[in-house]
Amino acid sequence: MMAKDRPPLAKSELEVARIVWQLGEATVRQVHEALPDDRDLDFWTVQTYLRRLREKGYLTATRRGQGNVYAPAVKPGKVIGELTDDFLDRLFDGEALPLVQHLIDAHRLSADDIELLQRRLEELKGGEK
Amino acid sequence: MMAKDRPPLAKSELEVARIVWQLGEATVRQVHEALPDDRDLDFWTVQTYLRRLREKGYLTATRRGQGNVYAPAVKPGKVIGELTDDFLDRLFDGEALPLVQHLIDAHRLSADDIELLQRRLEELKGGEK
DNA sequence: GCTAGATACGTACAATTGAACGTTAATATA
DNA sequence: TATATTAACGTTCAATTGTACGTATCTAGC
Repeated sequence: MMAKDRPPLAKSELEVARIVWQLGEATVRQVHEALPDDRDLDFWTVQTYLRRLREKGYLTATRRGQGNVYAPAVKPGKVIGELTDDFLDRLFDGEALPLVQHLIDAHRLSADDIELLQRRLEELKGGEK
Repeated sequence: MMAKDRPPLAKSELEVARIVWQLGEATVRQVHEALPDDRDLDFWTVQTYLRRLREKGYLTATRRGQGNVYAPAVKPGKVIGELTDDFLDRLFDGEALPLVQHLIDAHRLSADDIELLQRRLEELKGGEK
């Protein structure tokens, strides 16, 4: 089920796409307003990114009222998975373990995270569906 | 100890940098020869990337014999850490757990990996230095 | 139905990146 | 020591990205 893959997602495009993902669907204005305070993008710039995202096949645009409503054309999880795979390939030869290792060594996991992970791993060993 | 950070590492540059990291130090020729078979970069292109990497502060170049020997100017682990942080920020709001979660869900961890991880996590809970 | 206001879309432009070459300078060997 | 070889460095050039605007178009209220 190798899906036709889209042109790469640029950094700024991802930033904007994630907002749409979080909102489920959104207008240009909503995305613009949802930008973090320290991120000062022009309204028109946001519009450009949304258009590019649509052109690249990441978002759909549907006319509603005065403007478009943008929504995911591909499941966010899928895109995140692809980006993660790409990152893994480029930096860790596709191996997840060294990355996790790295996260542990760099203390990126809290005590709670570790608790939770242990439980996850445990049930993974048991009930591999 | 916030180090002065270098200009961003482009994709192709990372590719080349990783080879130097793996070899410890290397000449243009060595890097060129160490490229994966399916990656056909011109010798001169490799040279360009190595020069850019030096200019950006990722590698050092030392004259030896007929040409330069390139070596890490910054510890690879540090660069990998920065890239990982950046990736985490951009895609997971800086949270490592959702990423690991994702790796688990996407079956990127083998049974052996899980075994190993469990041991790592166990000893982390015990002997947190 | 007409007009004002808001939006889409194409367009623009500088900076960065991917890729490669030409000229100059240094090395090694005859 | 002269010459052939090899690599450094600057330079080039197209594609992509980050950012923004102008004009055509659509919607909504009058």
